[in-house]
Amino acid sequence: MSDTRDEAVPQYRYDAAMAQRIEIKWQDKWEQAAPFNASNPVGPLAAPNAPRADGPKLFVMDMFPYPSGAGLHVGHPLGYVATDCYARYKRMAGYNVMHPMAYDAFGLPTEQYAIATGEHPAKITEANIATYRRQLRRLGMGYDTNRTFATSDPRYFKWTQWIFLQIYNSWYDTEADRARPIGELVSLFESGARPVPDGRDWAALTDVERRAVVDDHRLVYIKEAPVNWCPGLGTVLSSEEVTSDGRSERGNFPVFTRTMRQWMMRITAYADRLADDLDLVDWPESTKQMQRNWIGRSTGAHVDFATDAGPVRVFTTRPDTLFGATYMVLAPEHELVDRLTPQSWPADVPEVWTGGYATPAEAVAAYRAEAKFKSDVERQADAKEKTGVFTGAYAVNPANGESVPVFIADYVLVGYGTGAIMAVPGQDERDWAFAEAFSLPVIRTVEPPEGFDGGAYTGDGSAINSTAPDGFSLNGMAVTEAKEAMIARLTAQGSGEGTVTYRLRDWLFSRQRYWGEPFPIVYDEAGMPVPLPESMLPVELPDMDDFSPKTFAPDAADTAPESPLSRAVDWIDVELDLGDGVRKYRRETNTMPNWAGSSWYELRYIDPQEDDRIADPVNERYWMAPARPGGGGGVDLYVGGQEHAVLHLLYDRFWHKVLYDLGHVSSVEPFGKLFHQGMIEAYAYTDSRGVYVPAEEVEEVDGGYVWNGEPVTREYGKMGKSQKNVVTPDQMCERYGADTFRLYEMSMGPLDVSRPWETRAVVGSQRFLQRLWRNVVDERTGEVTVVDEAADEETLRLLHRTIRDVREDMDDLRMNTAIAKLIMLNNHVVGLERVPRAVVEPLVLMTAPFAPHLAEELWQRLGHDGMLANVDFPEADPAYLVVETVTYPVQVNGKVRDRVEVAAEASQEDVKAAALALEKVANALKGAEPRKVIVVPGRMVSIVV
RNA sequence: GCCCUGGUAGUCCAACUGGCAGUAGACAAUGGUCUCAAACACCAUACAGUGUGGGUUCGAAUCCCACCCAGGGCACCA
Repeated sequence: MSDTRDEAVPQYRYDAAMAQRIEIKWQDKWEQAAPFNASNPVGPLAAPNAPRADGPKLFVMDMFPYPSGAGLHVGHPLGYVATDCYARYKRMAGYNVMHPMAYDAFGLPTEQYAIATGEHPAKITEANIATYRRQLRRLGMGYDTNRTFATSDPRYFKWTQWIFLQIYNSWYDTEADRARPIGELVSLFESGARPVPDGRDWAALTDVERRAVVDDHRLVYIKEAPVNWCPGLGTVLSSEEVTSDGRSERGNFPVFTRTMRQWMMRITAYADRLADDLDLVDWPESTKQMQRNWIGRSTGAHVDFATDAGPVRVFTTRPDTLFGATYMVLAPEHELVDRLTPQSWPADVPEVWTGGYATPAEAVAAYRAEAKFKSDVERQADAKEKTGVFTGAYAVNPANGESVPVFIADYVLVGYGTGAIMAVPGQDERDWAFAEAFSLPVIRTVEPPEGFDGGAYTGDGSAINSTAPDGFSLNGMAVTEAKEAMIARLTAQGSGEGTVTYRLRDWLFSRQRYWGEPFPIVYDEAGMPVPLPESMLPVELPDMDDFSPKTFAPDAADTAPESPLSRAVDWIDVELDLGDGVRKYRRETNTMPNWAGSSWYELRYIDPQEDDRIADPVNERYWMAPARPGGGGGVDLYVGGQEHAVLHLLYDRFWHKVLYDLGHVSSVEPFGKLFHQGMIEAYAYTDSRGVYVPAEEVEEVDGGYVWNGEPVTREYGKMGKSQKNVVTPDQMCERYGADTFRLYEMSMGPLDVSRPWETRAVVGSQRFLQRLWRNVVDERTGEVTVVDEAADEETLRLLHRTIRDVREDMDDLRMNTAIAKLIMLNNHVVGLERVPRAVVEPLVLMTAPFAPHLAEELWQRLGHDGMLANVDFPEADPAYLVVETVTYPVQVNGKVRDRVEVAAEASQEDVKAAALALEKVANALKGAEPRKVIVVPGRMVSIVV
């Protein structure tokens, strides 16, 4: 059987085996010659004689991978293939393209895998990276060989720690609206130019007190605050790492709110700039929207309500409704609750208010206990039923001097605004529901439209019932106007002011895990943090046998984290000379979150061999310069999944802005243009028991699906081992070759669209490459069949139109349409009796970004030396693009009746005359006089009767 | 509930600022060539009026309004 096959398949056919041979050959050559390395303006990576060194710069980047143990499936490299095609195209088109790849090696995924297998994370990381490198090489990726690293390399994380110190050693000057070195703050305190927050005299403070004041201003600080505690992972998490249903983004474990001392980064200082500067970047609108939502800026007012325990400040977006505030609500955890709560209930308090408790203190304690043990999910499930309890205290509404009761209720969140609200049941649905449950009065201050019979009215309308005893009145004003008037009055009275609040919280930055960057921080004998000097970086992890975090039952809310590093006793206690002699210190045992290493890696690509700074400023300015005037600068194209829309992209922007303020980088934004590739998903099949069966072996019969003769049910979703539907790039390379695989992924559809994987469709891309091969090489003899005679006019026109269109499509990342046009040109060439070199050579060059190995091979067989990486991409000759005649479709009353060919430069009148002269048009008109004739130049003629 | 995206042949997708819906492309289907036969390869053929309803226009897949469906984000955020 194998004999007949060998005879039947021509020896020089471009099949999988041939593709293998060609691909390995060129991958070896590329590795040796490194033709994809970009030239820096200065430093060790400067290569002024490189072919593209003088071209315009282009920085193309992918979201780098976590090297997981499972390796890649066909969905993972979609974005990588796209940027490789784009980078190869742009390099050929004359750009100095930097397209590097690195590995995000620290963090939970690697560590979880290490714990599961018992192997050291460093070892696992190394092995996994080797697997990824091999797989990516096999796909023909043309990465810059000089610019690769793992975030867990000491040579890399030295700079992660350095950046931490930069942030630690700065404070946010709200006047100047930028970060400044902490030393400048100290000078301001010393000179008295800036008062100490609690009014004391700087000179009178002890050293420890001074340090405490300064530490409170740093952009990284330690704070006792409510945090997200995830017992299942054994660590605390940032708010971005917790899903809306109160679980960890990684591992899906429950998360509980507990008050703990943790490191925080003051990202909230940058809330406005992070929101506003989104206008400077070329990003998908949906991603910008997600970031804006996450930052959650809302404008309104702070209003102070006087109480016996001092003023209670609330935040409201509706200061215009203040006259309708009939009660107040504080979050159960609000710090003033204890001081407000009196010894006993006031007279005549209804039973629903007290919850039946004998004293306010008891009622408050009971309610707090109840609220504390409610998970976020329960809290949300109960959202419709308002619960709460009266504190026994009253406050004064500053608008009209009325006394209003103060409640605590869990529908007010301690973390948002001031943790206290003025309740206006007439204009707020939540307040309405609470007022109903507790029989509280309602005063409408906005007139609802006629016929309105609902509860709270939240729309626009004229203010009513809004007159103060002193005659001040909002009555008759529209909402916007009333807001302004009320803010002006509050400001004048000193009982409030206009303000802005944010949903964004400070970034919880410490993790109780092993596999992360150690903090470059030690504690002195006073127990206060001391930053290590740059000369002591990097701080490396101690080698440990047991690196697992202490984890707990996922629902063990009342537990506390314990860092693995706290067990490394020899490592923790150190004697150092930090400038005042050798002293004893204790190391910080928390590590940084896995987002740390990925929050600045774009900068390291610029100058990865620079050991004295993150990058030479000359190189940094070169690569991060804006692609267009007025832009925020940064990477010219960044491709990655939308799942990082908030997390990584927000953190990276934050660090970048701090580095910008401190003068370490020149661009305002890290990523000028962002693109999200779609997801490749796949069908999976389950049998009657609901057990997955191998997707590969399922057959389609009469519209149904069958496996081993049994009917199975089809579902659609992610590729995964457990769904038994994983297809790997390695399998595709074996069955078709890397070029076919790349081409297929790029031709499936637009890059940003998610689509199902269909292995049987891959053959279409292989057929195209086979036809291209046959246009150059004789399948039976292996001889090159291309001729040196001139191409005919029609072929040349098609060629140059294709060149023009392919360039346009590639510039816009529309690989799928570019490939379709290449197929069209190739099919045309198939139809020619002899294949002219002048046509097939540009075709090979245009195919090179997608099928680089095949293109190199054909290029060589066509008699060229050297590699394609820096060969000029074809340019369209305008002479072949001019159109001499135009065929106009002619519509009569919207229906196409005929076509007429007219010279391209014909006047509208001539076109009109030609159209009206057509016989079919005359028939359609049936002698009627056209009412109107519309000629759209170059497009069509429309006749209306 | 609010905010984004997106709905075009059996499937994945084309159609530039409204202008001939497919000589954009691919898969699958059907017929054929090659073969003793099959696979590979090659050639050819069909197949939708653009989620639904309305509107603007000489003309709508494209613009506007309402609704339906799918995917994503946020959600007691004051």
